Amino acid sequence: MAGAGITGERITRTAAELADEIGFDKLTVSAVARRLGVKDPSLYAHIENARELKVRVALLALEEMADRAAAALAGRSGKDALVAFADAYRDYAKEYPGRYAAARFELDPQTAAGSAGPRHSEMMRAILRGYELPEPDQTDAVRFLGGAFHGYVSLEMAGGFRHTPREADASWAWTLDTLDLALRSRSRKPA
Amino acid sequence: MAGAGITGERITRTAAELADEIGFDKLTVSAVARRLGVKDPSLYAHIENARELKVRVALLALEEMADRAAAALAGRSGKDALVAFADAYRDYAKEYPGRYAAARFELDPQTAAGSAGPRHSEMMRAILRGYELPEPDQTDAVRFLGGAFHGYVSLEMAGGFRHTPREADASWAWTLDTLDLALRSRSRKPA
DNA sequence: TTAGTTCTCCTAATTCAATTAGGCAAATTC
DNA sequence: GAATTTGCCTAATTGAATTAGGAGAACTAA
Repeated sequence: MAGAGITGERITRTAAELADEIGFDKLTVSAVARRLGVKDPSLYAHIENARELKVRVALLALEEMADRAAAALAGRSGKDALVAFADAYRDYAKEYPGRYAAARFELDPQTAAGSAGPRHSEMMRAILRGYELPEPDQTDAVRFLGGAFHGYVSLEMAGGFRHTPREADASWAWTLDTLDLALRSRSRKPA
Repeated sequence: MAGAGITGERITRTAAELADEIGFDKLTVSAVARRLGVKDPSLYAHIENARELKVRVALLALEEMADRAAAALAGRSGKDALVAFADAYRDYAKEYPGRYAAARFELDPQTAAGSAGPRHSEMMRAILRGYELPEPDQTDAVRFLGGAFHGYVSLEMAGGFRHTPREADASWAWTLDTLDLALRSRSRKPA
């Protein structure tokens, strides 16, 4: 075994850092190789192709996001849990924009099923359980919430809020309040 | 003027069609040239570079989306307007996935300001006016709604809903009901 | 109508990313 | 220590982006 221990692990980590620096869409096998100080072809001993590089970063991101969500949720319930979960989500996106973008990379169903994605949405379901929604609404609410979080963060990161003076943080808080309000008004139980 | 009338107009239209067929991220100068039956360099007489090609498609998409939204809104108000606007948005994304993706392409502030994007969000503001939200909430609500629409559609198109049997249409309807409910509960005026 | 100008598209060539084939030397195995 | 494996390299191909420069047709002005 000659050379400077290139491993799948190191490749993934380097790719993730690179993605955060230059953007997930600009992530390339060559760039990763350069940063690792090896030639491009050397990486093909560890990865199938450029797509796999991206998939790996995506899986890492999903894992990290689920971990953070789990940590944020510990010991919380109700609106408290909702806000903690949402903040963990948004903070991750801001801290690791490249990985966040990676998390939205289209995985084939197999891979997606084995990723931490389901774990993440399971946590969202748990939060929603606290709102005691009537049966068929559960799934709708998961989609709604998922969309609202992703959509807001995605617009914010794309710079869509820079034109208006209002702080993005304030709007985020308002959004979470409103989501909580909406869910409570859908609840079987009254306030 | 020799040759088969290549114009910026035709290039843009061809690029948009191609994007819908193969995906915006796979849109390339070469592919457009091939489809137009000319050599790659020929396009550079009409476009600056590959990025401009994408920007053009993005601008076209924003224009079309705003037009559709305007048409959908005609003569409507309140929840009716909200739903019509949202449906126009979602339908466009389903009909022209490549262009929809293009509409999310990051434009520089200058270009963004001159695009139909502001017109689109102005319409959203108009809808919200019907809900008579207290002053500072207006902006928050625009961001909230924009995020919710984009997020839902984006997750749906990415196939995120295929795992669960529940119809995406049903969840969409639920989402719109809930958004309306949430906005009304934020209103100055009671129901 | 013709010489000059201007378009519009082309060929040739460069650079960079992705990827394959095949080689060589260090590390490991027995 | 010979055989094998492992880890990275060089060489080479393909495809996309982009630049430089050319040739022909159409337009223009005399």
